Amino acid sequence: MDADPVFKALADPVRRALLDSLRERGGQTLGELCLGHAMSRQAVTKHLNLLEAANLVVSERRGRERVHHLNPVPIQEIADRWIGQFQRAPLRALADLKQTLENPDE
Amino acid sequence: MDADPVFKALADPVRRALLDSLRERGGQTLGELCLGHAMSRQAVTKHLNLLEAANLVVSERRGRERVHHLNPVPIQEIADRWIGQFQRAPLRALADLKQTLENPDE
DNA sequence: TGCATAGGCAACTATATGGTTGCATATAGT
DNA sequence: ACTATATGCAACCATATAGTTGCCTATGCA
Repeated sequence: MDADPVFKALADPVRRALLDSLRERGGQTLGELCLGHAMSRQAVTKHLNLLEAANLVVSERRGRERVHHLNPVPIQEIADRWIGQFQRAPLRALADLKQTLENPDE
Repeated sequence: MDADPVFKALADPVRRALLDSLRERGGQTLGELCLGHAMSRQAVTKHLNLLEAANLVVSERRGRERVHHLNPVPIQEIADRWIGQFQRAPLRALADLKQTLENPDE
């Protein structure tokens, strides 16, 4: 997996809101996802394209509509492989910092 | 906490590499952090400034050097408050998707 | 004092990003 | 067939981002 497109996709609040919306209710069409966002349909399309490129969203054409679903797998992978390392690190890192602040001469 | 600067800071591979480096070894100076990155010291400084703005890195002046430490708290908060929701969602989301694919007429 | 080293600041450039508008295409329904 | 709806595509624009270079400041050390 290339994590970079996932991180990039998560960097925008509009895209995170779209993921939130799809997490709450899967199968929404483009038009439905546009509601509640003060921007053009085409802008939302671009965001969805980035989310699909990151494999965070899958979509399928259903008649004249396009139906979208969340794919939580990349977020899980990021949490497991990348963020997990930092969750295990805090005690070590904070201990380093504490020692540094208490012993400025080392 | 405003999560947006944290997501933005995590969006760049150089900054993630800097966090990795600080996770492995805390207390590195700017010069040390520049090694292994094919870019100018000033570019690295800018990345570190963004990481500090997101509160992912703390630094302190030590003589003529600046010493940097990882602060894992914001990453933990993101993992707990935001990614956790998606980790709990997959079964639901995948079930939605499965139903949709199997019953295209609904 | 003098010099080398570590870092800070500011201006500038190129590209990426997020948004718009206009128009085209495809499907649903009467 | 005809019209309205849902989406796709492409050009365009403004700003943000990531990098550079040049120069200045501060500290360590002989």
